[in-house]
Amino acid sequence: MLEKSFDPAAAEPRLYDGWEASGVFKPSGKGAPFTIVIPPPNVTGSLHMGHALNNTLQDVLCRFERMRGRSVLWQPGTDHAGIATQMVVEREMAKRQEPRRTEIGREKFLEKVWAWKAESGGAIISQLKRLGASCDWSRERFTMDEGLSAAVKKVFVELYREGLIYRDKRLVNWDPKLVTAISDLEVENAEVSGHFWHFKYPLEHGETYRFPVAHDENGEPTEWETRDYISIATTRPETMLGDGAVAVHPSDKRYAPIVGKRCLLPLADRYIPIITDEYPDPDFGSGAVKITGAHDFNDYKVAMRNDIKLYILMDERARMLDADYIPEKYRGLDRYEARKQVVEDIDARGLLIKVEDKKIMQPFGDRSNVVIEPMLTDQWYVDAPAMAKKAIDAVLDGKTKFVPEAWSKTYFQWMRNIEPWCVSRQLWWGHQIPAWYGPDGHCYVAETEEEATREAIIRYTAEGCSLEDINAMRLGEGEGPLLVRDEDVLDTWFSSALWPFSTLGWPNETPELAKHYPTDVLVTAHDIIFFWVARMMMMGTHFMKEVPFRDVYIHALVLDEKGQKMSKSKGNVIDPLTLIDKYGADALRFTLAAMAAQGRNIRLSEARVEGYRNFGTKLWNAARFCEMNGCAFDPGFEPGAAKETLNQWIIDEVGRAAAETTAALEGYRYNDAAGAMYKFVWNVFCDWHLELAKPILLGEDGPAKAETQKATAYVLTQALKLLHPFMPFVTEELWRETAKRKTALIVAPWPDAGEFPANADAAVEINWVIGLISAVRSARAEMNVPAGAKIPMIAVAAGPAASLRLDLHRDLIARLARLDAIHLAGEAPRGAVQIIHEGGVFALPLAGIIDLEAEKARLRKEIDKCDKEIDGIDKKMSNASFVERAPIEIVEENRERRVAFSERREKLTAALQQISKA
RNA sequence: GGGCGCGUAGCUCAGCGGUAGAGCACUACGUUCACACCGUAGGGGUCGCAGGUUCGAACCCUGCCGCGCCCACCA
Repeated sequence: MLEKSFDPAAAEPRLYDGWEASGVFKPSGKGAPFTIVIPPPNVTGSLHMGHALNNTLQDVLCRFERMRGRSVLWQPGTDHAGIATQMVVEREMAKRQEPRRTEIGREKFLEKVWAWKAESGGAIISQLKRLGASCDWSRERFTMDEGLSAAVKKVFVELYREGLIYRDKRLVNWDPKLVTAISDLEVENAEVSGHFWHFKYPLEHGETYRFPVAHDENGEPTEWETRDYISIATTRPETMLGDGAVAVHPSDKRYAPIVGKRCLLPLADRYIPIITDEYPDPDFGSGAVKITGAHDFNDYKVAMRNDIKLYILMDERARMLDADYIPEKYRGLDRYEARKQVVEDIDARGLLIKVEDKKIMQPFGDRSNVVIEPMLTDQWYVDAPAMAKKAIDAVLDGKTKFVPEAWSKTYFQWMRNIEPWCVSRQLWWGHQIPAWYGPDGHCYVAETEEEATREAIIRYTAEGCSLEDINAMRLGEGEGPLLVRDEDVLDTWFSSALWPFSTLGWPNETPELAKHYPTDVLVTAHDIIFFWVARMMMMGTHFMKEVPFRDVYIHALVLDEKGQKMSKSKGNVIDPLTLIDKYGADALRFTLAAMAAQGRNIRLSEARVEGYRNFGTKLWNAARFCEMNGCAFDPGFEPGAAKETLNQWIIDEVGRAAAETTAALEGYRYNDAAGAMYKFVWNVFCDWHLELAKPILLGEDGPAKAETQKATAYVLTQALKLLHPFMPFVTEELWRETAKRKTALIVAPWPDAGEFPANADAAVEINWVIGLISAVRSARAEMNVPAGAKIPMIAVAAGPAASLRLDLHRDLIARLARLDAIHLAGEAPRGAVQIIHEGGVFALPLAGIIDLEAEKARLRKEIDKCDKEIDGIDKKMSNASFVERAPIEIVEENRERRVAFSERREKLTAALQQISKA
């Protein structure tokens, strides 16, 4: 006996453990492989709504394909998340007042991180299990485990040898808080209120020029003033100490007299040239730009073009350097302290023209939230522009498809404008770059230190060094290593980029790699297209010579109630586990699947989760009803052999639902699939089939009852299968409880389209019955007939088809419309409510009970409705070009509707006349 | 400055060329033997605005208004 309701808290863990223990999460069978690699969550992570959505969608696909007989591998794992994890561990150390990481050193610190990972890392894995994720956990990987680290090294070395990775000194985004370089993608630009300071840079030798200060309508100068300075404007005054020039546009006549001359850089007391370059916009500010090549990306380019000297101003924490070109009083100051001081000093010298308030775009580190400083440093770069070519072509050629397709635009836009990817990070937690430096600074890139050393020895030997000479160069009195390893680690996304093949065993030629690469689909959110999708495409097409996935399904972002992006740093994450506790995993999953079609945002409403929890309960109760009424699943039941119209109809209906669900899932239309099943189970199976079946099931034993029991059980079984990808727990439990089965539902075969014989005649007949019942109910309610009252119905001048149907389904019509008798008659009795339904007029003799005026009003309202429809159709049909140009089916359809409505109208009018006589 | 997207029932959103939909909320009725996490019936929308294309537009095109997101070096 089924319990009164489903208890998710008790059943879910039990069912999940059962699945996992039985090995059904592992790929098996002879079917074609179906593969998804999970977007690896951070080890520091805990399940948020985004994960819940992302993994629900993947699990739906995996369960669907597994039931369809594919050999499914959902490859799970976690990401080491360099910066995030290092920050977490450092924060914990600080909380415990332990020595800082720089004090204990790299090795000890890394031990601590690994210990942290072993203890608290990967909590998200058990959370994914609570969601029901059917990953093959026996294959779980971590981006820093042995195999994946080997892949990283190999990739780095090969790309280096191909010239696609190189070391370069250039301006990079520097995070002064985390003390590391970061990539362009990790910089978030935000508008803040700032200031625009206007300074005078005096000309050398007290030189003067005439500067126009007023113009006529033709833009010709009309007034001049004599200036002995050039006016520049800046939002970052502290950087003036590193100016190497002042630039003006070559066409800017105002400054033509002083181009090529020099001006004094105040405070620094250096003279810098006034040059021309295309970069300055004459209409902006004063038209003259100070050029700080070492601390501004634009200025850097100008400096490179014009051979302007670069002055590095700050150290790795953005404090002013102890350099001879920086006046002593500024040295050691933080950049903001220096700014204040510079402004003060300029003002004191009478060189401050004005200060404007101004909104400025400032770059922030996405992790540290601190203003990024452009810094001139040595870093490692991936030649992304070169590697992007194949990745772009793969999408152009349709080898990888974005779903929805529109996202490929975003992909192309980014890929076609891609910049070199800075992959080195000045962190400790991560893959240390496999590069070593010799005593002379020469760089050797190899997978091992031995190999690098060998290369070095060969090189020094070739240069004429003897073994003794070489040994003498070794550290530690000639006993230690010859080379020193690069301290930096790689960007976390570097290892993530290899995920689709590194997890399958690459660089080894494993059977899994052969079978499961390329993967079928990547399921992810759009905010990760650049970070991850694009880079996997580059690495995959390069190393595997094949795309990493056929499809990329991009789903919406889950936002918080206010429409804000959820993030740990904002502290606005909603815990899906709370919802699972409250409503069960099935309810949450169904909600997310049903909302998957939404645009770019999903704002989760708890009411919706509650509604779908109710849906699960509805299903449960339907199964209980079946159980109570002897609807036992019979494996020998032949749906095609059903004789009862009701059974033929419901089999036809479940067939439609199956076809719709299957087609929707094949097209990643999760909401349509979920919606189709919701409607079928609730509005067709429960609302009508079970109700219509009651008279039979509660009636006398006989062939009709026996068949209905089996057919009902059969349809319920199909529904359980079709719902399983969305609601795995409750369906599996019902599957198990309602019959003895050889296999679990999770591996039961997906309903095949050919399984359900369509039956148009049965559909017409039952839909007629449903229509009649609905019409009677509606009339009763409108006439305020008490819900409990049973009344007779008289079929007036029913045609042969209607008479037959009435006769066949007398019991169930009577039951559902709450009638105590159904008679046939030539005409309606006086004062009766008359229902116009296809095939006849059905009268409810309520004389004396009903309000005649109300009935007249009801009929008039119906007539009005018909008139409106008829008018609309007539308007169309009288339009010659409609009849001429619209497709025949449409015209025909309108003709038919016109006939149906006018017939209905006639009967309604007759009914109105009849009642008016009374 | 470029690019993308969104404005449909009170709320959250589907639909995207031929009869306006769902969930929740709302109203009335209902202790009918699966289910009140329920049933029955019902109310509620000039589909942001204005043009255009079309026999026909919520749906396609153009412009405008209002939101949102992404990318970008205006010092």
